[in-house]
Amino acid sequence: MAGSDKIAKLPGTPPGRISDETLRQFIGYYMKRAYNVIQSDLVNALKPYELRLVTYSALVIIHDNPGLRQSQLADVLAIERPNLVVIVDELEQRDLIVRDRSAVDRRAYALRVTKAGAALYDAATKAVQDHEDKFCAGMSPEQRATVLDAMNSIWNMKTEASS
Amino acid sequence: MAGSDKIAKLPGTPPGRISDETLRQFIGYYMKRAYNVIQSDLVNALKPYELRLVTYSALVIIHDNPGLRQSQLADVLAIERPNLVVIVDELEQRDLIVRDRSAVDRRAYALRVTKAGAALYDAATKAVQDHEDKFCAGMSPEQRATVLDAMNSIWNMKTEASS
DNA sequence: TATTGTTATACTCTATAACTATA
DNA sequence: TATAGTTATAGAGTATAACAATA
Repeated sequence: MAGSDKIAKLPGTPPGRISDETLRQFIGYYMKRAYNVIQSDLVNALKPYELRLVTYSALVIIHDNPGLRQSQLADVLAIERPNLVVIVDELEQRDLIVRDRSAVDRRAYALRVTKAGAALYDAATKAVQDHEDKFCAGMSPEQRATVLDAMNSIWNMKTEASS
Repeated sequence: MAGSDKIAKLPGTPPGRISDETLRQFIGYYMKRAYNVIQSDLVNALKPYELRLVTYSALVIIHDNPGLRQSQLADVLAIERPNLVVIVDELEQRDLIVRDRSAVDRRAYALRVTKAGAALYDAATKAVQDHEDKFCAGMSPEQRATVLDAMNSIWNMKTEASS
């Protein structure tokens, strides 16, 4: 399963094929490679809509949580508040979202998608669904569930792992 | 399984909990979250050895492939040649590797680990193994194999996915 | 005094062009 | 002419400090 690469280690000369047998012991290595493939395909899937991963994620979260604040959006996206400003700027300038002043706290904005934003959300999410289906096509429902469980259990270790 | 978060959508006020139900449709979302957890824990595991992910990976590849060229190392690590230079510089300055001139091509270097590099490879790889065991502890061998298969099949779609 | 959004800034990572020395 | 390693540099992505308005 791992370390099956044939390499010719002629002393003093570079091998023809580079072995990664040590790294292949680690599931994290396989996850990184797989995630890179998914991510670059996702970037391509979103390109027609002129959305990056962050801008799509932001649009989705605003769509699903109308009226949320920028600080809440930054928390969910796990990015710093200063860096979110330009992302929200971009979506606002494209008239995909609006920054309403919050009725209850005049410091904060209440973020909402516009009609155009909702339409782009629908179209882009369909494209992302197609992208997903492509990668899940070879997986049985049981396999998919097992992978999902594993990913979730790893995610749930996040607090204790930082000890 | 997904979208089970309770949120209170009071019109005009921010919800208490932010929903990510749309994103939870996608296995890529779970993979990203899980990989982030693994990566940040791995960074911590390597910190005592003053190794970053790239410097550790470089050390490992050089260890497993003595005599390889920098361009080969850059290919395996999937980083550009100019960016590899500083990484190799760092390992060389710490006397973990040496840059021998290739006997067959005097333009190229033949990279090898020193004794100190081999020792650090052993120690760091043990730490990475412990880090891995922590995340795989909850998985049965069957689950682990399923996850590995899934990651590999996704990885194998990398060429066709870029069409 | 604390928080929301903002600006400015710095630091890392990554990507490209151009140079040198070899081939 | 092409390639290996290098330099310089530019562009993303990410992180912190400090400010004005508001709580």
